Amino acid sequence: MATRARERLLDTAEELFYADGIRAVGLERILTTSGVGRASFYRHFASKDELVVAVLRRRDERWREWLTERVTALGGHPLAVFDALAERFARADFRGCAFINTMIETADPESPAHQVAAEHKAKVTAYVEGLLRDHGAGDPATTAPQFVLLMDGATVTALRERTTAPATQARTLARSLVT
Amino acid sequence: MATRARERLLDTAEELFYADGIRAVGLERILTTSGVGRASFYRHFASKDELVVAVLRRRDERWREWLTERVTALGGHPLAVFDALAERFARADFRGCAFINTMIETADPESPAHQVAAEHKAKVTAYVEGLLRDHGAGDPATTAPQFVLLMDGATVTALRERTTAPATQARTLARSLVT
DNA sequence: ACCAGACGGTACTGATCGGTTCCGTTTCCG
DNA sequence: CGGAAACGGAACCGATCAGTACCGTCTGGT
Repeated sequence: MATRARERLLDTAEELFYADGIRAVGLERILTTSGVGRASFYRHFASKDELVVAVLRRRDERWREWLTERVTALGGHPLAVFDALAERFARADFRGCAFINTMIETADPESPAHQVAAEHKAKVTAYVEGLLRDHGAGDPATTAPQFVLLMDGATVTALRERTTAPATQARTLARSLVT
Repeated sequence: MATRARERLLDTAEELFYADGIRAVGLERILTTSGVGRASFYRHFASKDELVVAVLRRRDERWREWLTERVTALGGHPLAVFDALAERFARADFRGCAFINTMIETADPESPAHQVAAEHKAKVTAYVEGLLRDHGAGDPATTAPQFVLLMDGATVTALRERTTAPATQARTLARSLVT
């Protein structure tokens, strides 16, 4: 059986944290929803904070895998990141960027959760920079952060408006950066 | 003495909510920090949620007053909103946009706090649209939301990086919209 | 000088928080 | 088939949550 309880905890926690926020979701709810016993939880994680970090680390990897996959499937052009975002915005359970949300919710920049979120953004920026470099864009090191700024702006706006329009708007703005 | 306790509660709550998040700040801390008695609090506000809404409403008005004042002082050009943001980002207590933070923290779109935050963004967008119209920009109704997307993107990025650079980056991107 | 209203402090409620402990069951593997 | 590890359930801990009730005090207006 390996550690099926652990997987269930990660799945349930990721879903609940993303939907309602980390602080808003108590252990009780995670346990009843996942069907994992309280003792079993503490056999896998030393604390709720450790669960949070584990959830974020896994989501970071999966999210970037997803982005790479979608961008590649859409042709590999840097601007395709905005088309990928549009797909994300359209999902019924879309609730913004889990890492932006985490950084805002856990105000303390020293907290492990906050740092995992910060690392996620750095890795996404590095990926975009690679896309720009492959595309032969001028000064990818300068352009990549601007792309990420547009991605984050679109994400926050989409969360507020609940439409995919911000992805198109951001893409339009990004076009001027990549000829 | 009018209602000095109420003012103190609003001041203290606004500061604590902005610094640590609404959910992270308990009534106890608001009361001890402000020096207001527990009973007095409930003489002014029916609940913590009501305090939250009152804080957000007041902050919305003051924030937009501040923005108009700064933009006017900086010449009244639409792009001046990004110079104003840069000033904001530089402050030691900068912790992003209180309204974005609120929408993310209180996930429920039906909640009063969430709606006050949404209204704030609508009012800011309307203000920017007015700036664009006064400046003779083409299609202000389309451009204003893009400006706000850039403002929000810059704000989120500045929160993450703790520099004023995102304001400049966003301003550069906005330049292409307003000739 | 008086009175009424606004006030701060304290003790309390029930609910929920994260975390610990024990106990009986289920499941996998040799 | 048997033992060991993983498991679910439940009772319990102290701390904290939002909210209520009662107290004595301070203050401003007449």
